[in-house]
This record gives sequence, C-alpha cells and structure tokens, in this order.
Amino acid sequence: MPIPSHDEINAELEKAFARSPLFARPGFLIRRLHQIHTSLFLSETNEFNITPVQFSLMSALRANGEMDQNSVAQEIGLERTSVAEVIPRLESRELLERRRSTKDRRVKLVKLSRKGQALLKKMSERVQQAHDRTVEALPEEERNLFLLQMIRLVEANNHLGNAPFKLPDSGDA
Amino acid sequence: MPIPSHDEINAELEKAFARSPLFARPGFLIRRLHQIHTSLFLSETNEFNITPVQFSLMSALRANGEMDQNSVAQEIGLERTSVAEVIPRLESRELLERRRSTKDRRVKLVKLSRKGQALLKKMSERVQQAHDRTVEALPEEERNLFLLQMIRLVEANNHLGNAPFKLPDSGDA
DNA sequence: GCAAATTATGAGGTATACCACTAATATTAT
DNA sequence: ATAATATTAGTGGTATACCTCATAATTTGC
Repeated sequence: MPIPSHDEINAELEKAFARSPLFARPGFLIRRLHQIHTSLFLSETNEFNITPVQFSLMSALRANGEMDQNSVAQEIGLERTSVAEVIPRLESRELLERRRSTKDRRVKLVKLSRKGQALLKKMSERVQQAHDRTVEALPEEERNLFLLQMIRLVEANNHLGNAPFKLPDSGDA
Repeated sequence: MPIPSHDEINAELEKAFARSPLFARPGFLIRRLHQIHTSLFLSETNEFNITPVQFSLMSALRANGEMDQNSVAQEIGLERTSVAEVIPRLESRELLERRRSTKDRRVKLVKLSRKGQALLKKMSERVQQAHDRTVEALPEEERNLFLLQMIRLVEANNHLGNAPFKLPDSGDA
C-alpha cells in the first residue's frame, strides 16, 4: 500500500476535523500522543515501577558511564532541575550511585549501579514493545516517514526552551 | 517536491540514528515535541499568561457552551482530576463561571465568561502561530500527512490516554 | 592575590497528569 | 421505602517539567 495522495490526505483531514476541531492543532495531538505513549509505557512496564523519563535517564548513564548531572540533562533533553528531582528517586532505590567529584567539588557524578544495569536489561523488551505500540496503528510503510518527520521537527526546534539536548554522537541509549 | 521514497527515508533515518540513538524511540521524540510546542505556545502567548491546556479547556467551552466537568474532561482528553485542578485557576481569574446544576445537585456546570471569550479572541492569532511554528520545519506538502498520522495514532489509542490502568478487564472502550 | 563572574547543584513555587480515596447526591433493586 | 450501587466532584499523594532564587566552588580579570 503506497503512501496516500495529497487529495486522499486532504479528504481524510476534512473528515477528521469534522470529528473534532482539536485535530487541526498539532499541539493538541502531540499532548495526546504524549499521554498515550506514557500510558503504554507504564502498562507495559508496571511491574518495574519505572517512568519513561527515569528509563531514559538510566539509558543515558548506561551509554555514557559516569556523568555529572548537567551532562545527563543534555543527553536526554530535560531541564537541569527536573533531572535533579529524578536522580534522588532512583538513588533511593539504589539504581544509581552518586559521589562528589574530587577534581571539581561542585560536581556530583552519577552512574548506574549493578542493580540499575540489571533492571534496564530486564525492562528492555517491554520498553521496545511500548515504543512499537505507540506507532503500531500507522501502516507499516508510513512509520519510518513519521519517525523521520518527528526527528526533523525535534532537531529544527531543539534550541527552544531550556532543555535542548546534545546532538553530537552519544553512543548507545 | 514529492514525499521522499522509502529508500530516501531509510537512508535519512540511518543518519539520524547515528546522530542520536534516542531518535529511534517514538516516545522520546513525542516527549521532546511536547516540550517544544509548549515552549513555542508560551513564548507566543506569554503576555496572556495562559497555558496550552487552559486554552484547550476554554476552547472546548466556547464550542460546547455550558458543560459539566466530566464532559469537559472528555472533550479535551484530560483526566477528570486534572480538569478539576485547571478550572479553579481559570475561575479565580474570572475567565470561567461555575454553578451547581439544579437538576442534579452533584453536577457543577462550567461556562466561559465574557472576559474568557474576549481573551480567547485576543489570543487566537498567537495560538495559531504557535501551532504553525510547531510543524513549520516540515516541507509544506508533508505537513498534512503528518497531521493525519498523528490523528490516526490518537484515535487508535484514545482509550488509553485518559485513565491508564483503570479497567483491566475491558481492553476496549 | 583577590574580587567578580561563571558554573553545578539544590530549594521553593506553579502547572500539568494521573491514581487512590472520600463526600455528597442520584439511581437501582429488592 | 430503603439499602446497595453508581455517579460527580474534590483531596492528597507522586512524578514530570520548568521557573526563580540561593549556595557553594571554580575560573577570570585586574
């Protein structure tokens, strides 16, 4: 099945706008997609009691090893102070370890604990499921284009807000 | 300019994944898009001191007239208790009016005040700008397809967004 | 060498977003 | 008629997400 023509797209859009005028607003659709993905993620991984952001943070630590908190924030595109809230929650569950840098005593270095590594591994299949299910309703041949479009939008606007994330190579995540 | 071929899409995707492995995760991209749109919305409309959700709620009231709070929640795809938090904030600014239904004394009916209507009108151009800028980086001929894809995903998973974990038995509805 | 600027982190505040529980009212089932 | 159930709304709790301000440590400018 090919990607639909402009005429088909526009006809479908007209019908959708009739169902709800909110469908004409990208921001509304993005908010709903965010809710939906979060819901899928939590239901897939509920036995582990980990949120999407917590998982992203731990993934970044697995890929980059020990890091200071600002670098963590840049790796996952999250505001510095939000990261400072997430880390203690994971630390109290002994999924992370923290220590003061001896070179720069302002810096707190964070790394994954063995327990954290093990948890990431156990969760990975379920997490992949959650991401897959998020875009499952699109015809397969459209999914990659959709991903690419989201990437374009994120990269084009990465500078906005206080949580730009670092684009240059970041290993695995 | 036509929509790119599958080969072109896949080549671009490979390059993007090399820039950041997080780009392979729909959930990550959606979270970033949500941050980006929120940032655009707030910077476009900062003189009015209204959030995207507050604007959606007021828009629903403009479209539907007086409603009970549950209906408002369903209109904008927001959890009932979140709506119950947003409404008092708008009410205290006299943008909404609330009264008890005489027919069913449990129900609180909400509607836009004149002040609320005027504010919506004054904001509308800026809000449109925020939504436009969110998808501006896509080639024009791809924007409608992108919108339609988001609509498909939202409609296909609409049952998940409002209350994840609520009804373990159904799976539909 | 030392004040000034910068940087890393944290604390307090506001606003979604959701869950679990409660209170009040309405509906139903017997 | 009234006890059981359902519905509407609110409260308190947790977790993003971001802002402003504060604190401590480093770097810089002179």
